[in-house]
Amino acid sequence: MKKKKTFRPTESELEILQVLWNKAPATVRQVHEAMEHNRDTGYTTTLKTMQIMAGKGLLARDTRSRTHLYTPLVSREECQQDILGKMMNGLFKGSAARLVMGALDSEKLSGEDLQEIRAFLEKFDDKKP
Amino acid sequence: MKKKKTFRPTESELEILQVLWNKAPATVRQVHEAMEHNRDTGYTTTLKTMQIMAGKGLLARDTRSRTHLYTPLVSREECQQDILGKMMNGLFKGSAARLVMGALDSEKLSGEDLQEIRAFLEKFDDKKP
DNA sequence: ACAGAAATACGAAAACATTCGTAGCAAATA
DNA sequence: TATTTGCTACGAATGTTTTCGTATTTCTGT
Repeated sequence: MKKKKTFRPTESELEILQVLWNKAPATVRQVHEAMEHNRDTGYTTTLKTMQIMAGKGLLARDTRSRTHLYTPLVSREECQQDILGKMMNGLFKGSAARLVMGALDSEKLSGEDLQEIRAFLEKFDDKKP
Repeated sequence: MKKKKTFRPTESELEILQVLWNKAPATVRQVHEAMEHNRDTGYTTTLKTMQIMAGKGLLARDTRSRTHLYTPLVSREECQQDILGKMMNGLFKGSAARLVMGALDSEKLSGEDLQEIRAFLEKFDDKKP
């Protein structure tokens, strides 16, 4: 049986993944500069964190040139599912409806968003008419 | 101007809140017993955590009788909004649709759930026709 | 070639979060 | 009353995450 690995990036690991999901591969400096506006930590902090992530298997690292290049090994989707699942079992205790409505409530939705969601709901309708 | 407090219960604090949201006020023992099935920690651990939470302003505590009674000071909704907001700005980068669909995907939805969500969507339609 | 800038490696401090042991009371009970 | 039971208080060990300082190496420009 296959061991299901559970990806649980920590808070700051997640911030780094955000950057890398947007544009990978990237150097430590690129990642660090992309985050500098929001957070206030030194370069070596980012470096160390990314090294740790590589150790954990969260990032791949290309060390061929002196300036290493990092690429995420986990997809945004994997993490989303993982964290969502946790929330469903915890905060939202299985009530997807409540989570969904909370999400709807907390953000201004574009017409596109609504369209997508509605289309998605229809697929559910088809399955259980 | 009012300082917007951000509620960020930790993992185990959240478990305790789950219990208290269900039925408050409650004693440490009640909370502990409600959680015993899932977790495997001692009574004093629960006690200590709840004391810390009271210190942080997450719980109110009635010490009139020897056996203290605890009540949550943050609502489930507040926490949900807080965490959801964080996810929107982070993991889901403003795409509520993706978050919602992820949630829908990860759970089997009852017909009721679907009804609720659809009704909710209609309210949004009314607002932005 | 040399000084300075820029990169990695690494250990360890600092900050949290979690857990439990033990002490000290108060209440119930034998 | 003496014992046991159940509660709070509190300090301290453990574990994890975050942060940074310092050493070392490589590259760059003069």
